[in-house]
Amino acid sequence: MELQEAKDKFIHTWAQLGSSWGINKTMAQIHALLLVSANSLSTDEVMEQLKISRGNANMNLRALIDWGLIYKDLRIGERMEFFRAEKNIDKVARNIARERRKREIEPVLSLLAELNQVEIKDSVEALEFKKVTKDIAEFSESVDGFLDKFSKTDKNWFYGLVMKIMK
Amino acid sequence: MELQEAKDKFIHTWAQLGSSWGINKTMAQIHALLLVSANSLSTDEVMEQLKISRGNANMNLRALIDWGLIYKDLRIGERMEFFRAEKNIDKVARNIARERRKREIEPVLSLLAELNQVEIKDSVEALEFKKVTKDIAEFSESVDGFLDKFSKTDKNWFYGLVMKIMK
DNA sequence: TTTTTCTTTCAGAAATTTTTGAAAATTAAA
DNA sequence: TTTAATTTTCAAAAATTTCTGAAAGAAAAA
Repeated sequence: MELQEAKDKFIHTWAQLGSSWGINKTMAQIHALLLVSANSLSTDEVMEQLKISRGNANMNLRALIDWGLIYKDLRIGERMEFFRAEKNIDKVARNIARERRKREIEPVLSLLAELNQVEIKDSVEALEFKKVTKDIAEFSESVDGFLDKFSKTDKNWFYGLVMKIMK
Repeated sequence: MELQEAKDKFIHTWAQLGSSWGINKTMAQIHALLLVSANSLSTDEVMEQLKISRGNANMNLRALIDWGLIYKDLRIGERMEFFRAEKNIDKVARNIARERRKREIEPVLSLLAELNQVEIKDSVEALEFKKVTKDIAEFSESVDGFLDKFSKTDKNWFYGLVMKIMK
């Protein structure tokens, strides 16, 4: 297989994975492209390789920077910006965990906290409601703690944990 | 706050959470509605409470059954079908983990396995490609093992783990 | 049987998300 | 300055996803 073919397959699969994770296709494609590039790429190179417009490339490159998945790589003497991916996969995973925790779990936790404070007059339905929301709150807090720890700690902790669990 | 208002807030938030998880809004809304209902509901009740069409309700109820998040609840003497949610939150989480592992991680692992078998003639780019795909494969296998264990084991294991990590 | 009740399907409509491309803004060089 | 190179923005277009509703299909009752 040619290197280009292998890269294309990788980009394609990564994009599919991204889609099922609320990350849009182009964003995942750019990420994949930069992950498997030995050197940093300019906006124009990204546009050309993925056949996408300038606006699209720019928007998703910025989003990737926000997520901490790529960096601007300024070359001295060059005016144009170049981008390189974070290649440390553990760090990539931690950054994604951090962003998703912030965007997804925190809003749920704050709603559940609010709902738990509320006075609702008792009834079978009200009791059921309270029980379910309490269970979800407890569970979410566990996950939140786990992700918090995961997103802040370094590589060895997760691997050690996984090994311990899987043996 | 009225119970109905609290329920509506919960349904709304759950739907938002679902959206960022590749689960569509209606599916998440129906799930939330059934989670906070003390008794099982018919398709017509779901349609009425969420103001959605029959087709939509039917489709998403079936999807929820596929995910193992709700069950058909046949009432003797009743012709119509009723649906109730799995209320054990740990089980809900395990079922979601199982489905997502199957749908998302497995395809990535099999692609990575395929790419690793491939002969690519050496070059800086080829070495970079091999390194990144190898790292991702290793990481994905860890996550896969973790989710596999998580989705098969019972409540106490995860809580014990979380407690150990967070202390 | 035939009729009635309920469930499923699916083509088209509606809603949402993503992408384009050209214009505006920014930044650096001349 | 002025000019040229590069990045950002955003309204409109395109693509994708979701939803509707009516018709067809199934299953039970009459």
